[in-house]
Amino acid sequence: MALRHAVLAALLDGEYSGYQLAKIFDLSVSNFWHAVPQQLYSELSRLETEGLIRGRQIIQHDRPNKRVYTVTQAGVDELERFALTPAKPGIIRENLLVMVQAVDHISHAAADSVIAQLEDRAVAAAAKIGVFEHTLKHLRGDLDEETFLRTGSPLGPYLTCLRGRRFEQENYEWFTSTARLLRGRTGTQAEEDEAS
Amino acid sequence: MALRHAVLAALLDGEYSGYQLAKIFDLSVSNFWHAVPQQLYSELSRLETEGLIRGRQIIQHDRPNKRVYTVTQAGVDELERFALTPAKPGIIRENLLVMVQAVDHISHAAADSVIAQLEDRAVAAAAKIGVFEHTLKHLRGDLDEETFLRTGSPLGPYLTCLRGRRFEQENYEWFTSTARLLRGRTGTQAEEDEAS
DNA sequence: CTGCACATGTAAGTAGTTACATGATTAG
DNA sequence: CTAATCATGTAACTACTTACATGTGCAG
Repeated sequence: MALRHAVLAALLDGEYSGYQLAKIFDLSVSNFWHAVPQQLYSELSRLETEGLIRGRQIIQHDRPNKRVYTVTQAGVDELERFALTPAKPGIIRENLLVMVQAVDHISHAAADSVIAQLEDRAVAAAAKIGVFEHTLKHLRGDLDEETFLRTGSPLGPYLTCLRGRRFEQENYEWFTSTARLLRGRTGTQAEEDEAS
Repeated sequence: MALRHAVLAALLDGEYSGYQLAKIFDLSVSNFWHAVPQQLYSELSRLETEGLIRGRQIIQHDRPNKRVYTVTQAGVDELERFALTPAKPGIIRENLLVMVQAVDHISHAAADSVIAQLEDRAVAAAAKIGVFEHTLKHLRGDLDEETFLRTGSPLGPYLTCLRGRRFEQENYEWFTSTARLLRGRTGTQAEEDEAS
């Protein structure tokens, strides 16, 4: 049981439906917690039957109705207990890095595929950096960062967002420089076609 | 089936036993793939019955015997295929970040616990940076980095190690600055004891 | 003679992923 | 009238984690 606390933490700053949470977990929260939509729907049911969150129906006329959730006192207590226990070490699983690890042993064509993926990821990382920049600005309102960090609130989301931005910045740098380097060393198929 | 490729990639640079792999996965490889020892033992069995790796018994007199594995041609082919398919997006799960996300809603005592954990992690990150620095030096031999990246080999492990080091450097910065900031804002129990 | 590092596994339980299914409303 | 976004779920499967079990040889 680990996803539950990520969901509770995400619900602290407002009411969200499963669908909305799914999008949040695909963006900001994904920097420290990964989950697919299905997990969220089933976790929300479980959390509600356990009384850690409470849902209420929102009737919408312009689109399908939805059910939004808020954290109950019992839910806050659960987060409190969670924060008092030692956190398990973080886990990362990144297939693209596995591919780079093996890059000396694969064919030219396979290396090209890895390079192309690195370039795609660099673009995605750049987009995500933009989103984080925007979120940070929104969170701190009209305060400058230094002032916000000293006096603003809520602080938690701002701090995790800072971490997410730096992570994506590092991703961007590494994806870009690694793709360029591998291109230079293995040569691209296009270059070889040109050369012939 | 995802762990298999991480194991194959890790075995590319030499013969290792399950126990040795477990330590590798606890250090360098852990920066892009997480696995506990038990997973490695069972995955190694499966990979061997599928013919992707081959094991051989090493008789040791000073310590218990062990079984070390090498990647077969079929294993390399599998990695080749893997590199040609689109990589699934990377996943991260970091409980400590979940705690920070919730930091505005928890008690003073719980926040103190989170701060202490951040400080512990900063120490661990610093240690890991040292290990990476050492590994990088070892991998490039007597070449300087620029030359190694242009001409050296194996390149894959060096590149992933660079990524690991930067990740830990960012971790260190963030853990340290976040702990300091939260200490400043919530005050420590010790400070309050002093003040009273 | 105790604890630690080495070395490998089985079994049970929990968590996460994938495939499938459904249906409303709006924009083009 | 078709695709996209919104909205939620069930069921089957796969992967991962945790607890337990066992044994060697060395160092203090």
